[in-house]
Amino acid sequence: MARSLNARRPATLASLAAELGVSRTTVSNAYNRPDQLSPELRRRVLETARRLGYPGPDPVARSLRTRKAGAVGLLLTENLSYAFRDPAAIAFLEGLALACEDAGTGLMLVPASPEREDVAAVHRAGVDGFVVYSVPDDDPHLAAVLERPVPTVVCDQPEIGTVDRVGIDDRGAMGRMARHLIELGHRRIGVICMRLARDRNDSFVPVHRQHEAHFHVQRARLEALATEFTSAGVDWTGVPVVERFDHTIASGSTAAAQLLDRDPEITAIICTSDILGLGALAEAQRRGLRVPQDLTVTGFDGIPEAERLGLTTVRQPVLEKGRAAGRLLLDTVDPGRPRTVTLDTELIVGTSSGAPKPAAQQWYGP
Amino acid sequence: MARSLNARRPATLASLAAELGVSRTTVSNAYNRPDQLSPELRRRVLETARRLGYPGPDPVARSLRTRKAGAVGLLLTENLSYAFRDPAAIAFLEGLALACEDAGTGLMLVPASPEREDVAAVHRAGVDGFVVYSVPDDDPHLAAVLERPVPTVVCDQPEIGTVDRVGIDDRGAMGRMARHLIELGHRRIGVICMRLARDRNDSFVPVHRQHEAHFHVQRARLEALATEFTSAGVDWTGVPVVERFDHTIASGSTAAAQLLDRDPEITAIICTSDILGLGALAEAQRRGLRVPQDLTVTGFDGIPEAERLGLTTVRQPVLEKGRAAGRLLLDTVDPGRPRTVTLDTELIVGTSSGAPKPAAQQWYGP
DNA sequence: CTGAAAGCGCTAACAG
DNA sequence: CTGTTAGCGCTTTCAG
Repeated sequence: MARSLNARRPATLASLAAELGVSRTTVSNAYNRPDQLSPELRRRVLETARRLGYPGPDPVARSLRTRKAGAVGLLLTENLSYAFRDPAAIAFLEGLALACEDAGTGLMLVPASPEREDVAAVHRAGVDGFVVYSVPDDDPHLAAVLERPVPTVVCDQPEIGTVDRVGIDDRGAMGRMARHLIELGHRRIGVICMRLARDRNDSFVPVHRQHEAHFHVQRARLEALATEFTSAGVDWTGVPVVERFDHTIASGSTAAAQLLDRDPEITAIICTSDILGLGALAEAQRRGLRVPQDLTVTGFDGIPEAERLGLTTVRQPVLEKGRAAGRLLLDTVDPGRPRTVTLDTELIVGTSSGAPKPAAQQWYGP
Repeated sequence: MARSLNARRPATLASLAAELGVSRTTVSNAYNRPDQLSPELRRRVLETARRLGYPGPDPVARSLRTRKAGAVGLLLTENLSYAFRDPAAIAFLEGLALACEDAGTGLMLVPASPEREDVAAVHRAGVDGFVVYSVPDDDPHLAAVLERPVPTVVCDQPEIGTVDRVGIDDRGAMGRMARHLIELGHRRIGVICMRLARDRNDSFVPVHRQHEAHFHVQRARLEALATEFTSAGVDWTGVPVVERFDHTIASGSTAAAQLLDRDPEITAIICTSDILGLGALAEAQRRGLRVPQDLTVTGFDGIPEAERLGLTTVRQPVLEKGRAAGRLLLDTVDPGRPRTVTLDTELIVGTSSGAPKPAAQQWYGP
């Protein structure tokens, strides 16, 4: 029967127009420009739509026509399970989501795990722009994003001359941390850092790997430490640096263990993130080391739990980073020269850092 | 100049084909069906593409043609700022994101705050289906989703006969909690629940509002409490129930204060979420009430922080809910009758619940 | 292995 | 206020 044939294919704007005996424009206007037709006609259109089960203009067809997808893509290269367990990453996501919400724009998480080389998802994403959060400079997904003819903003890493960026002064911030520890008297230290490249190396990091790190943020932080401690007379090549691929508290613990096993004499463990710092703290406790009397531990990020535990750290405005990234992307008017937003950080001296036992400083002395 | 005109409009599949002197099909095949043309020709196509700056097939045009967007939409009605601060919501998101990642599908957060009545974002979303997480039964965004001709799965609430659903047995779970407290001897209790409707009512909840609650989950939990305590001889109409619109720890604290001010004699505060429970715990501490000696506090969800603090609660597999919702949506083959996944919960008796002071139970007596 | 034809469903000028 | 005209950029039978 005709009826069943009719009901078969869902109604389209054209079929609705035909049914009503008006043009497609009119139907389109009924949805998109209510002021362009009489209220009465509009009512009739909408009612007929309901009767025919027409769900309104197809979003994809509309996007094709208007060249606007109404969404931005987010590329996170961290494994999702780690990303959603890291308060800093979540706060970033929140900030970005807020910026999108303000603009009435969707936020699409693009499936791109570090393992999967499959870049197709980036090509398939119907978005008006991308935010890239902290990926290695040789990430294939990033390369795919950059090929797409849409605006992009990178948060933290890598630094790319041609696209907008938001980040912090990692070198400066870690430099201040280093000076804080140097002033306290620490000279024999160990470092725990996050993944430095796409290959897994859960072990000590030779100096050349530090310099060749594909994660600019980690590289900058390590270099800041190297610079400051070298100035303080420490031989950086002798400083043990341990790397962890997975960004978890457990990783921080095992890394701390590796460090303390190698050199039980270290007086401070500097971590490039709070998550790792939390792990180091746990390992110290497990070994019965008092913090900070026996061991100083520091982090980076300023996540609530770290601050609650008194971890000395660098607080960075993570939520603001997300929001700034979103704004930058959504404000893109003229593709002038790339903009950079650098947000401020703050050294938070908690209770996890203090003078090392043997080397009492003047102001701690008797 | 012709060249600049050429460079003006970005290359398309058609222009590439013209340049190469082959048909559009061939170019399309070079991207989508490599086995359909000679490797040599394919190489030539791809190289010319690079030279012309052709970024590959436009995803939106492709979606229109293939009728696949390669993404699912997520509708959260909680304000994003609250959603991203609630560990349970985050875990749900993680589970869903994992399911999407497994399927190589994008996950689009659709901007839909409870305040904004603007349903357009739902209409604009180019997605193959929707996951709806815990929204009121009269949510306009939900209505908009249901009008769209795509599969939908609802998590937790509301219960809709026509779409897939994943949830838990809220009534049963809260019933067990109630019996636990009744066995301990609690008869004079107070309750703190989440938002019951779209309007803000940060105050006591009359019984009729409990029954008319637009959030099925809250309604079920309250009804389970009412049933069990009534069976235990408690007059439910006399039990103070306080509602909070915002789902925050601070809300839990002020709600607990409201309860304790009204009736300082209550021996237990039952919260319908851990976040609220954490707030109640904080308020108890602020007042110098010992938990559980002076006051029993319970939660619901089983978020890590609650378990760490020993909050008696119902643990539900939140991440699994997200994953199940994603799977359900992505597995949709035949639109048979709606499926329901009900996940198990577990009563976790922590250190925040104990017998009330005056009414020593036999096994706690001398 | 390659090409021609036929739209997917919609919106945006621009006339009337 | 309404209709006509022209595609947006792509995939997909179906012949050759």
